[in-house]
Amino acid sequence: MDSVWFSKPRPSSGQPLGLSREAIVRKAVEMLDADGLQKLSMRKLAAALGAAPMSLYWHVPTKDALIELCLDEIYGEFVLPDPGEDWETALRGMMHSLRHLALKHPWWVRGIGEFNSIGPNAVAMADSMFEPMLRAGLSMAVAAQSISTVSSFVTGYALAEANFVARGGMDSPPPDLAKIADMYRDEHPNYVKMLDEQEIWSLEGQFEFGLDCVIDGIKARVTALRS
Amino acid sequence: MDSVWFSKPRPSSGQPLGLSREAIVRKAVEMLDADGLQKLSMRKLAAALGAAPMSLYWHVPTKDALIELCLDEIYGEFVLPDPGEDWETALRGMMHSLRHLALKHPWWVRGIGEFNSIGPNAVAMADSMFEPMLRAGLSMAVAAQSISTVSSFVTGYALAEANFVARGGMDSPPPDLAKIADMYRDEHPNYVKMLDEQEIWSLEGQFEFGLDCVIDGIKARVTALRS
DNA sequence: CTACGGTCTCGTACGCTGTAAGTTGCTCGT
DNA sequence: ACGAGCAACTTACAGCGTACGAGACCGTAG
Repeated sequence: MDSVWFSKPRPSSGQPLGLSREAIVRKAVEMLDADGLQKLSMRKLAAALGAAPMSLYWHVPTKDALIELCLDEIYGEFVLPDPGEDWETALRGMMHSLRHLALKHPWWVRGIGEFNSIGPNAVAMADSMFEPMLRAGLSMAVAAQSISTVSSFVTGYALAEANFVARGGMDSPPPDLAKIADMYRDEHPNYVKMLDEQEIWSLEGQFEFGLDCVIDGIKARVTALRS
Repeated sequence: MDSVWFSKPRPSSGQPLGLSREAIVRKAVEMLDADGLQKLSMRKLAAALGAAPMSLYWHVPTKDALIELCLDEIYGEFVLPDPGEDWETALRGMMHSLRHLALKHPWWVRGIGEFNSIGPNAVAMADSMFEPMLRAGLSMAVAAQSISTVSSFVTGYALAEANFVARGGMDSPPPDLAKIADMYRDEHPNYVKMLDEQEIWSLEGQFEFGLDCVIDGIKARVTALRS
């Protein structure tokens, strides 16, 4: 992990420069959004940029590093909370922003499963989450636990959601719900009943329900611990 | 998705049978636990079983299908709640069981990110989650939302945790926290403060904190909706 | 003007992957 | 004895990440 973040490429001095780390990352994010994590290859990325495969390796040390860069790139879309907001609305807003990110870039949640995020934008996001909590007088530990709790929920929800909608980068067709239902109707009626009804729930509504639950639970603890 | 679950291999009749779907899945789970998802290859698995690579394909249609089978295999370790328990303790117990699974098989959370889980054990687990909630008189929709909320938290937490402890299958050394801290000390002091303190928190404690939050939030809504 | 060192791009090649296709031998029912 | 079907193997192919080294271009020093 002498990672990308420690040694940026020295500022260039003169050359034609048809390629650049920024351009590569931008195109990579675009292709990731379109086709998902599995389908991205250095060769295809290079082709999309009109370059030879190995040319990318001057600007980016490795494919994994490139994906870390892409992750940090999209963390740049995270909208920071307004400075004056109370911790609850700030937290709620940030979680909505995170979910927006997850929906726009379905590969995000799979990426964070495989790489640590310690790029500047990721760190700025993390830092900004602490600010409203600490300003409200919480201890570092309680703030961290609260943040860990809500963002765990959001990422977990994004992970589940990515398997039902927006199957980007997956080549298999969606599972045949009717067939599954028939298969398990006798043994697991609850599950089948859920399959039959699930189409009517709004995923948006489910997310709000969960987020409300989590934030309420945190609020109760937070007010108890502060008094 | 004419998936593995729809067409099992016909029961064999006679032959030597040094290989079998069960043996392959068992060994695959073992290797996944040891080395993680990325490091598993059909060739290495076959070698570990003393067979030729292509021999596996008689018992398993594809590598993705094999991983689905492995996922379902470990769902078999999920311990179902006692039939008489109230929904809250049942739910809490199941989430602990799920977390136990996540810690024992770090590749699990990455696997569910890429494959739907509709095998018999996965479905049995899902079904068993509904039972205590419905028995408590909740509507299907509320039960489903509640379950979705807690398990999102648990999987999200497992995803985050997998990046800090148990870096199975990752070849990069853990990031140098001191270096990162130095890098961001001026710009993001909250983040750095968190890095400095985080070693003293128990991950177990963080999980309990979050789980309590989520379940409390659900409890409030559930009792309100039932009255 | 030449020579050089740094910056960038590219061509070739290696070892790895999943798996399609075809071959072989085994055991069985007839 | 013989075909059928099951199970394992061999070969081969297309694609992957990327190590290595050869060039192309540049600003500058001699």
